[in-house]
Amino acid sequence: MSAAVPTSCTSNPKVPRRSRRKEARPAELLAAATRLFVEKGYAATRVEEVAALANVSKGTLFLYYASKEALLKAVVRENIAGSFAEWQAEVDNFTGTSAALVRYAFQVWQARIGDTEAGGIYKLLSSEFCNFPELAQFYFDEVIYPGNDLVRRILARGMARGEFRQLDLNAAIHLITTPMFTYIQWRNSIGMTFPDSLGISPEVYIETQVENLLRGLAALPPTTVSV
Amino acid sequence: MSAAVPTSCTSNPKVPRRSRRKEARPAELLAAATRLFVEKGYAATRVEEVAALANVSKGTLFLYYASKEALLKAVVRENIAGSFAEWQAEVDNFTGTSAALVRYAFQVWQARIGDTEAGGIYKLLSSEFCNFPELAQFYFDEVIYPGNDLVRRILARGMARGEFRQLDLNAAIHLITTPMFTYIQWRNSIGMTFPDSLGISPEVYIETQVENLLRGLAALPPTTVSV
Amino acid sequence: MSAAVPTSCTSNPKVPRRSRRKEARPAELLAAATRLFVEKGYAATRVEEVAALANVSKGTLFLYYASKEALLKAVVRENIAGSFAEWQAEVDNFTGTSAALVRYAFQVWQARIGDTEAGGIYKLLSSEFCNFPELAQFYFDEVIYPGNDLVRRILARGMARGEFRQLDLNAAIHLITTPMFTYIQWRNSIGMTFPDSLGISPEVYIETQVENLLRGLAALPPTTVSV
Amino acid sequence: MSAAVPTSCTSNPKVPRRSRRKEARPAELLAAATRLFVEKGYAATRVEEVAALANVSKGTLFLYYASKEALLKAVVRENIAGSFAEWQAEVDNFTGTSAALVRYAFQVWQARIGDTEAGGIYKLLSSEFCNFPELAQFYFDEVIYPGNDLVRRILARGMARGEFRQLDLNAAIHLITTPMFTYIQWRNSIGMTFPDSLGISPEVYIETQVENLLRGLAALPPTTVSV
DNA sequence: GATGAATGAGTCTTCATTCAT
DNA sequence: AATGAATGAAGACTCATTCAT
Repeated sequence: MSAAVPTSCTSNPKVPRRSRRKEARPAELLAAATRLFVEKGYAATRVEEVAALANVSKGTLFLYYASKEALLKAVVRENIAGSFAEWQAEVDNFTGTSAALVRYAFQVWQARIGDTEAGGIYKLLSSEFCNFPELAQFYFDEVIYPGNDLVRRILARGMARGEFRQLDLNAAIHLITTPMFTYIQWRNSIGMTFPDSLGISPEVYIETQVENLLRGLAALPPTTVSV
Repeated sequence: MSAAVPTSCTSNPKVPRRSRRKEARPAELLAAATRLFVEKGYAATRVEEVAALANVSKGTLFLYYASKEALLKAVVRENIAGSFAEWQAEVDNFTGTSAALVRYAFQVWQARIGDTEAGGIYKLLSSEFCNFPELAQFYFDEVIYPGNDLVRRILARGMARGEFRQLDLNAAIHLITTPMFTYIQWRNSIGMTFPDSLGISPEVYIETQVENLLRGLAALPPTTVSV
Repeated sequence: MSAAVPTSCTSNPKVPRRSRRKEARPAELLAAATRLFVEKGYAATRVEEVAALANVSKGTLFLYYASKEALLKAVVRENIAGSFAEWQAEVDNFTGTSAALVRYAFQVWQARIGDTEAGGIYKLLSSEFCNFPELAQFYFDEVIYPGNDLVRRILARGMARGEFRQLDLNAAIHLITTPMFTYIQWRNSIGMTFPDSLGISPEVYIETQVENLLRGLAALPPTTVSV
Repeated sequence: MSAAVPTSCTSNPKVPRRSRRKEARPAELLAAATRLFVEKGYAATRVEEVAALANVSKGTLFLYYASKEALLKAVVRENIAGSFAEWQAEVDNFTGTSAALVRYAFQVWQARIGDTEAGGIYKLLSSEFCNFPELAQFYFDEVIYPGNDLVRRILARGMARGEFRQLDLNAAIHLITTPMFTYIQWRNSIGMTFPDSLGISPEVYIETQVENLLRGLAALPPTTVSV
């Protein structure tokens, strides 16, 4: 699921032709569509390209998805991975420090979202929010707001335990999500064209962000920092 | 600074038609194109829409820009606001604390980039890096890399003066730029459709980010924070 | 040989629509294009007209030819009928008088070129040499120069056998080709609009030209004609 | 009036800007239009090019000619040089041999038509007969048919004087006109792009054609040529 | 079900023509 | 009269979608 990041824009299909069970068709089409929509954008992707990448004919695509827009919606729906409930349980049951919880959250997020097609969806949608407002609404309801709740819970835990300084939660959630969004954005756009443009490895990027984040979040020691 | 920007996606032209102002045309067209390209994306924007928003006919647009792609390039070139040289002088001549310099840098950035069309360009290009690699290269050379140099200079100053902890500059620049990128992204996509989706005001968002950033950057006091 | 050619300029399609014959398409399109390009000229012919005459939609045309210009090139390439090699053999093996050979050459030329689409191509190109110089070069290399060589061979034979008077071959080839070019030109332009404008039948035209040509070419009898 | 034949297709205007009396405008526009229409064809010539070559603005052209088609008609009308009446007198008063008369006719024709814009008109129209049938009719009535009458008169004289063999005049006129048409055609199309494609000089071409023509026309000497 | 040839509405672009200056 | 900016109808070309096989 964590597809290797292609360095080129034009995707090269190398799957052997005509060797699939038909049940796999929709999934293959979805994978192809996700990749191309994220890479090139919705409007710039031709359905024929999607079909070709999925090793089926153009007509077959329309057998499974009524229209290009329906395909986009399926792509988004497919990748929301409604796992927020279980993640919430993980947060509630976590026994380590809140700093460790934040680090763990970034790890899980990177594995399940950041380095995943699911991350690409965010990048894709952020270009299309204006063109597909209902889809935007759906995405917010299913992904962004539940995600924010999770983050809020983590921060509240840290503040309740005296590990994090007192913060307005509505503002503080963005401290966690901001590096995530920028990472996704970089990974699915600039990073594809200029893999070295970050100057450092993705791991170091995340580590640096989390480190500074936690330093900033830390409850103040007796001797304060002059800001 | 340019044509007034309505908040909706579909723009309503109300300026009187048929006013001959050859000099004004390119700027008007550029403003219209910038707005629509940023809002809807390059491919989803029809040249006729751009012309209509600029209160001219389709043909007139082609009088000033040879093609839709040429218009895109002009939009990008127009908005790179090559002011990095003077900004660098400001940084070099700054006399306050490095924390104050960072705060000042965010203020200037927000006024000149983050809250202007120039910010939209980044959002636009981040969707199109793959489709226009030469343009991406140009943007990196003219904007991203010079911007990074500026940030590097700020951080180096703070470290040299003992105000910031010792950091790898290549990694640390992203501590500054990450909130900027996310802000731009939000402001030019989700923020247009769901202005309240941030939960807080843009000012509070920036303030919160900068506050935590500076706390994280601060040279450690005698008593260290346990991380 | 191809689609029936009506005599009017605006063509009336009556073949049943929507018959799937992938193999037949290119030939049908080519026939339609040849006819319209010759009749109306390249620029004055709309691709939609070509498609309509071939009983397909506009889009179908582009399925087989990448652009209008590609269609023109295909039209030219299609009709060069590279039969010069076999014609040369015929000339070399001819056993009759050289006058008979000339008469025979005109017959063959009229049947294979003069009265066919191939002739129209010359008329078409003669209007477009300036607009498509590469195509002109191609046509010269493939048609005009090989054709001239053939004519040169015929004349050389007549002179070698003492049947024709001594002539500069470079000049004399035009004695043969001049009536051919004028015939083609007439047949594909004025002759379409004013079929009676010649005043005589095409057969008589050719016959008269050949008759006078041969009289002029004939080796002088003892008693010379005063000129 | 006998403009030098340009070797390139894109005409290079070198007339000093803005230095004309306004009475000359129509003539300059006509000259420019003639040249471009002949070179590139009617449809492929843009009115702006014509205006530029005539050193006036696009708008000015429409001050003198109501439309592009009106310009074409003016070009044709302008160049018919209704001198057939005086030419007819010349023929009737000619005192030399009929062969000399034919030679003289070719000379005059070449100077007044063949090497002149007037010749280009024929080439132009031969591409447009189908698109402008009324113009074709006009041209036939004013040029072709009167020209044919003149030729007929020359041939009749030769036959009446026993210099030319007995011929059907309707067929025989084409013996004279055929080299003329081919010459014009070559000069205004292929000859512009490939000036050397004739292999010989235009003078030699004409001389060769006339020489052979006259040999063919000659009344048979006692000893006949076996054909 | 799968195909891919065919379609035609939609988009970019051109250019003859208009008209305010 | 002359200009050239502006127009918009028309033409080349694309591509989502259909449908006969």
